[in-house]
Amino acid sequence: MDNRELILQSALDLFYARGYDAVGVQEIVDRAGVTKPTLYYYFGSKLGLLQKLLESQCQILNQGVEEAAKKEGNLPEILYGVARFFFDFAASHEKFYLFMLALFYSGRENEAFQTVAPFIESHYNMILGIFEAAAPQLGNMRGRQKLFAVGFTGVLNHHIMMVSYGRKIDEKFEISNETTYEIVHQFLYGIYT
Amino acid sequence: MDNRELILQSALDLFYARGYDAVGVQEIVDRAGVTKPTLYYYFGSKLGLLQKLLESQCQILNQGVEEAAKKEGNLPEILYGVARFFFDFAASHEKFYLFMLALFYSGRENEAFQTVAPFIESHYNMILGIFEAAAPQLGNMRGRQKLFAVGFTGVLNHHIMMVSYGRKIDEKFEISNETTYEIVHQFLYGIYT
DNA sequence: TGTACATTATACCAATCGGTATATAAGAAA
DNA sequence: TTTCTTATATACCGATTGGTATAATGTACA
Repeated sequence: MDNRELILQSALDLFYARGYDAVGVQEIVDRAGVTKPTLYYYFGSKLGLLQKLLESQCQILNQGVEEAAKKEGNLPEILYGVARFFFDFAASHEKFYLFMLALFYSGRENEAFQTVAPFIESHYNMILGIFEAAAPQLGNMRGRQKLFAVGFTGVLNHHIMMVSYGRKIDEKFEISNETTYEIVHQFLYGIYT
Repeated sequence: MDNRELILQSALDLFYARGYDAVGVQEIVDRAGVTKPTLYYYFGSKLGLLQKLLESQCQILNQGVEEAAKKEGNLPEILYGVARFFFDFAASHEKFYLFMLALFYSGRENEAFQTVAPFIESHYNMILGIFEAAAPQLGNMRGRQKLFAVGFTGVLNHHIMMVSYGRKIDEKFEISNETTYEIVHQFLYGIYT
């Protein structure tokens, strides 16, 4: 790993653990084994570092969601594929995904939120697109697409977060393939089955 | 409002807008029209201020959820009541609820997260209790109580957050009584109805 | 009146914040 | 060899961080 990547990695580690605002640049460069001018050479500012961090990872995420959303199949199949990809991505990029979630929920006037907002928006639009494309299968949606999109991402994100939270409080919240199936099934058909 | 309350209010305003770590005590006391020793007289530290803020509001929240959860009725009725209370509380205490959500999603090693964690935990246990109490109505739960509790709170929280987010991007995400009904209905019976 | 307590301000602390001016080292191109 | 570019470190900047020592209020009670 070159210094640029070392900085990105140590920034992610620290941002994930304590959040963007609670971590200083000095700590980031110390952990990466470099000095501040190196960080400012590559990223220009602390916010620039965050931007590059988001760009590199979000590209993978959004591309994967788009692929899963464009697959052939009916709504249940697509939602299952999207959920599966989500949980896989969250597992293999756990620090990044949870950090991004934290940013999404952070104060609207926070600089870091404003940096992540465009990525989240395109993300949300892709999920919304799934339900709009499925309108023929769902009958009269009466504008419930948004409700579904919000509900679906809300369930997925909360489950992802609870996996990490569960480890902390020593409860088990693993998301196996069967669990993924149950989550999507519950979303589609409710809890009475 | 006395100085103590002025400090709590301006702290909430600022924490909500930019997050706990991004806001300094100087800014809080400036906004409240007092000076730092006054803040330290009442709260001892910045973290102590956060603690008092959480205590005062969480008590109202958790008490309301408990009442809604203990009401007579079948599961759908109880869940609707809980959701209704949640959305009402989030509307009337919007800044606080969204700030608490932000804390919940923030880094696990962040001091502020550790302060909010116990409140969230008792909160989660109350929701979990609803599903465990409803086990007779739901047949064999096969340990899905946790899944339901996480899913239900995930949906509610994400909707609450999207109301505020929607205002920002100029989309409408209002949660009327009918919307609340639809959200709970979708949770119970899925999207095909 | 005197005294004790609760409350608040002035003025300060060391440490850290994000960021940079300057110098230097290494490698490629001339 | 000289020069240019890339990449890095030393040492610093003013501003802000959370927090406090000290003193001055106001008020209540003796």
